Amino acid sequence: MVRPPYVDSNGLKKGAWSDDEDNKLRAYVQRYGHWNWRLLPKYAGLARCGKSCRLRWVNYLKPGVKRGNFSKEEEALVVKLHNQLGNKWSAIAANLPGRTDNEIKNFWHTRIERRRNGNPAHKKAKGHTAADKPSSKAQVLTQDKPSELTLSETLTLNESASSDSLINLQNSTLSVDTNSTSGSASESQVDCWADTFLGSTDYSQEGCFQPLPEEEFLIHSELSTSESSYPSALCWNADDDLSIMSPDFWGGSFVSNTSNSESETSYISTQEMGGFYDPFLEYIHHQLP
DNA sequence: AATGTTTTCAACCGCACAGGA
DNA sequence: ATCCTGTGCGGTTGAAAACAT
Repeated sequence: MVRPPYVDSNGLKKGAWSDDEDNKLRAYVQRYGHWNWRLLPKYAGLARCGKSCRLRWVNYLKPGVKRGNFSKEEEALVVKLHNQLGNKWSAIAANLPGRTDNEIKNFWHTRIERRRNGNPAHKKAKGHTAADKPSSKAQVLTQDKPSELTLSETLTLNESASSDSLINLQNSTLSVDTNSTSGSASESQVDCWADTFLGSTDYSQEGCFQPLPEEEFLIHSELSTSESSYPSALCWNADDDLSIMSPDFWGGSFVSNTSNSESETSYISTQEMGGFYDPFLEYIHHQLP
């Protein structure tokens, strides 16, 4: 997935690095350090520009650089930090040991943002097209359902944690119903919502998904805890994709209902939540008996 | 199996900034 | 104050890999 090597008009090699080049750069930097990136390639015997050497070292050869899939914790941290810092990849990377800004940037663009745009890979298989992208007024940060982490692992509400269990969120309280599809009274109520918004979306917006009636949006604003970094809202759409929404993404599409919250109730079925590992859920889990 | 499409990610590019002359 | 150089950052590219048809 790399440009093939070539030599530009200045005689500098570009494109993919060979093992020999990697070895030369690694050996030189480990022995002498990178005292001057511009001059380094000359002394290291590389026909590369200094920038290319630096990039290769920082993103690939530097000891401790972590490669491969992001863990759940890392992904949650990236989302959290991006909410706080925006596209400050280097600042975000500083909080993820072993991860480079470039890798985080790639991760964001290929996984997180793509989901936010409502166009994860699997949607193609479900018949979605580019036209399904949410409009800028209703951007959602959509999480797929990672198969390797189940709801029961996340919440451990009970051993079965059946896919039909319900988590009800009602006005300013959180109630968890572990009685499967019965819809009976909740077993516990956690007053963890500082302010609850129940979604009312203009689905005529291009790319908006019309939720099923029983899958109306659940939205809450900030948790009442001091952790302002929690995602500001959770919702899902008719395509079974759970989403995080931050106020930045609301864009006026959602209508606050806090002043008239007497009857509206939203819930997330645990079937939809399977594998969702957001810190928000961690918080819920923390609050449960 | 062949072909087309999408996703991934290493690498490049241009710009901004800091520090020194 | 201005210019120059080196470095770092963020956006973008493009070919390979993965996936779908």
